[in-house]
Amino acid sequence: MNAPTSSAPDEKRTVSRHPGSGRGRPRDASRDAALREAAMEVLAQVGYRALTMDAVAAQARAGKATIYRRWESKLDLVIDTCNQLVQRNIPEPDHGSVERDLGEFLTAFATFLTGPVGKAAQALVGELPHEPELAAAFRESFLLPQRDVLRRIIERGISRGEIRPDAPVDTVVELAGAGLMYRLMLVDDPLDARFVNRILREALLPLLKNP
Amino acid sequence: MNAPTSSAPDEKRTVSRHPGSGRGRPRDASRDAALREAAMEVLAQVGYRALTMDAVAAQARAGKATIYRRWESKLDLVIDTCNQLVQRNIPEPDHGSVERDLGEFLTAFATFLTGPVGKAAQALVGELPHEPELAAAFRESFLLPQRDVLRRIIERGISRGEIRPDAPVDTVVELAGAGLMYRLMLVDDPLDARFVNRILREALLPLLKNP
Amino acid sequence: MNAPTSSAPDEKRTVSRHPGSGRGRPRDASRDAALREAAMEVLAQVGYRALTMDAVAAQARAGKATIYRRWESKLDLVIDTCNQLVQRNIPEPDHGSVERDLGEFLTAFATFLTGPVGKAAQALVGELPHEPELAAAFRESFLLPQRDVLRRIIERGISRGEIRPDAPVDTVVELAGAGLMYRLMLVDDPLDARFVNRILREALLPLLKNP
Amino acid sequence: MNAPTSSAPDEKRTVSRHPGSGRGRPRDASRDAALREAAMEVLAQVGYRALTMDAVAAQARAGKATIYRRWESKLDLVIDTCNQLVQRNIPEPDHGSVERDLGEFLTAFATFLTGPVGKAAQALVGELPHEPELAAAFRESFLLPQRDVLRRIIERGISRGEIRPDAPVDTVVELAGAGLMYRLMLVDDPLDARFVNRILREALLPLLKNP
DNA sequence: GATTAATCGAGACGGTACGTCAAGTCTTGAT
DNA sequence: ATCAAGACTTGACGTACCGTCTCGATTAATC
Repeated sequence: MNAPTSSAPDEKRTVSRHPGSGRGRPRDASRDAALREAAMEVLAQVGYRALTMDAVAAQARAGKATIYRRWESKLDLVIDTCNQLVQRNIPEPDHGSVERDLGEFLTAFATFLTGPVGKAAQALVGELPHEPELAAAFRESFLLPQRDVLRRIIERGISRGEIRPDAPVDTVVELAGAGLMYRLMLVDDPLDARFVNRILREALLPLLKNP
Repeated sequence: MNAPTSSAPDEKRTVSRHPGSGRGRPRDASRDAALREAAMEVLAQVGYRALTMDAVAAQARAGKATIYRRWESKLDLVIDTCNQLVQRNIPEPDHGSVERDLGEFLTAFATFLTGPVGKAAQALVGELPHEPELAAAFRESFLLPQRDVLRRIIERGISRGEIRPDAPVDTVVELAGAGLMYRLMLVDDPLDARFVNRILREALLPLLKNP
Repeated sequence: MNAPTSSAPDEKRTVSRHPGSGRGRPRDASRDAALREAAMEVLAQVGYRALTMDAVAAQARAGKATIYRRWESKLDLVIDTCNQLVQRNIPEPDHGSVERDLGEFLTAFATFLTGPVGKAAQALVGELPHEPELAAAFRESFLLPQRDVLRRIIERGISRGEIRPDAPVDTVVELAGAGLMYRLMLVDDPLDARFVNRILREALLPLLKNP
Repeated sequence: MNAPTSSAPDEKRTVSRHPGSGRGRPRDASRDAALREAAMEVLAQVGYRALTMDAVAAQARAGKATIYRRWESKLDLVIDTCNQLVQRNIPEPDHGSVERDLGEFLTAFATFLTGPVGKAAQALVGELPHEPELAAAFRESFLLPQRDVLRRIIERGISRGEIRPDAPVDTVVELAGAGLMYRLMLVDDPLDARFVNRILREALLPLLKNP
């Protein structure tokens, strides 16, 4: 994902410089990382609801203005922090076998979700209906990339003749994602390789291969 | 749900009386309903984040103390309100056909989720990791009943010989629930009968019936 | 003073019975004293501002309704409690000597003021401008009786020829009362016999006797 | 009054800065005046009892935190507000005549007491026994300055030979103050020039001049 | 002796203010 | 123009108290 993914206006994005001209003291780029790290720290410790800007600022030994100069709100900070982490954490295996590709990808993604990003994602779910821009960013940087990888893996299998052409690709892709998120957020059973292998063997592959 | 499912200590539960004895003015049971109704109203209007105790109290023309006498927190109020609504809102069809039973149940449940209870459920997801009692109540009164209905429908199909005995029941049940929740909370595609019919036709039934 | 001195309507006065007829359980007269005593206790301990009806009720092991059945408000309770105490606590000496009468009376009254009634009186001062009925009761039962005793002592002196007829009676009476209250409420020097004797010797008697 | 006279700890005093260092945004000194003015406004309108912090904050268009940052309590706010007003509102006439000086001073002070400061002072009387620091501040900034002016006026009269050297100065000073406060707070007769002139003519001057 | 009605302690009720805390903005001196 | 620090307004929090009302139980006078 590399399009604008956050709810913040462009002039607040981290990479861009302050407006006007190049005069004045430039932004200390190292503060960005420190602040994101502090936000992640606090988010993982107390959750989204209890995360306060003062706590993040204190954790990073920064002033609140330094945060608000970069992000418009608590939500924006959290979104951007998560996006940054999702970036390039999604591998796309291509070994010429749908079974192997799916297994490898889903296992890697499940492991990734077990970490702080998964916690953060869960923290944001409740906000989605009331924060359209957050919802857009969440879907664009969190759901779509994973969905697209799955779809491409399957489509490569079809073009190789490994998968029958009329397989219910959309449904399989959706249920794969749904199964992971359900485990991650709602059920307290573990989201581990065993689980991934089970749904792969008992659901995804049969749906793709059986007539 | 039939065990104590909420995060509130017993002496705060609506039904139970205050500890000492039967002395003093008893709680006005009609306020319980009024407060839950008000909470649901406000929850549907502004969402969980923006729901304030003041707003609920005002909506119900009650004092805040009257709320806090019954529920320990905003969370506790919302949980209990939802539990009350989930009760007996889950039908269990039994027409002698797995296809018809599943379709009927999933459609009814999807419709139910589209209402305020679904919104409330989504609002609570982010709290689950930090509120163990909420998580327990959520699973016991929200996830388990639905899961159990699905399982019983399928098992009746097996005992009738309609479904092969070695069908992956757990996986199907889990993916059915996961699919619904995924649509409800994460994706912005509608959770409607079309969707239910699609996953039924393209995933659930094939997994149950095909060898 | 024995006229209605409080702000409460007659049917709430302690002595009167409940309306209608004589049927039903009569008021327990012993609760009156218990409640007044409890009020005095709490008033002396925490002052008027911090006195709560719940505290008085708890102190007397009574219900709040039992208080409100007798007095209309916190203010009314406190007023009546004080009035009850002031009643007949003001002696009026008459030994045929203004000096001796004044000394005896002022010393006795100063001692009386040093007790709980004085504390209560001080607690009420701040309310006087905003509570006309309290102010009336306060003056009628607290200030006037004392003032009248002083005036009668002096007038007996005049009629005996002990005091010159054109003595500034009003001014002396007022300054005597003012001196006592000033010491009691505003200054932290003690309101004792030494003080009484000093103002008597250095101010009151000279003003009455010197030409 | 020039020493620390209020019940507030030093770090809350308006003038002093926050402890750590000179960093951070300094207190907006203009808010002090606005808040004191608002407090005086509300105090004059509804009295001390009914004065609420919310009302003061609303009147000054300030947040409650801004008040509590400066004063620890309602009491503390009112005390400080009054102290500020008492400052330099006590003139000290010196015309070479005790009669003229006393008359001028007492009339001016009586007029001053008739205003909001007098109301506030009365409001505080009931708190004095339970708030030692308030009592100290009250006496130091309210009673002592006035007492000292009176004493100096009389002592100048003695040194001029206008007043006999063995006049009961303490008693006269105390009764002058007592008379004013008694009228102000307890009696409902007016504290006006007529009254001042009467006690001057009938009590204070005779006590000072007559042998 | 049974009935009746107002009492009693207890405590829930609708309100209002409390004093605290957080969000997001603004202002300082210094870099 | 940036930085850390922290004061600022706004608004919700959860608690305490007021004065009223409601409960079951008690208690005397009336029937």
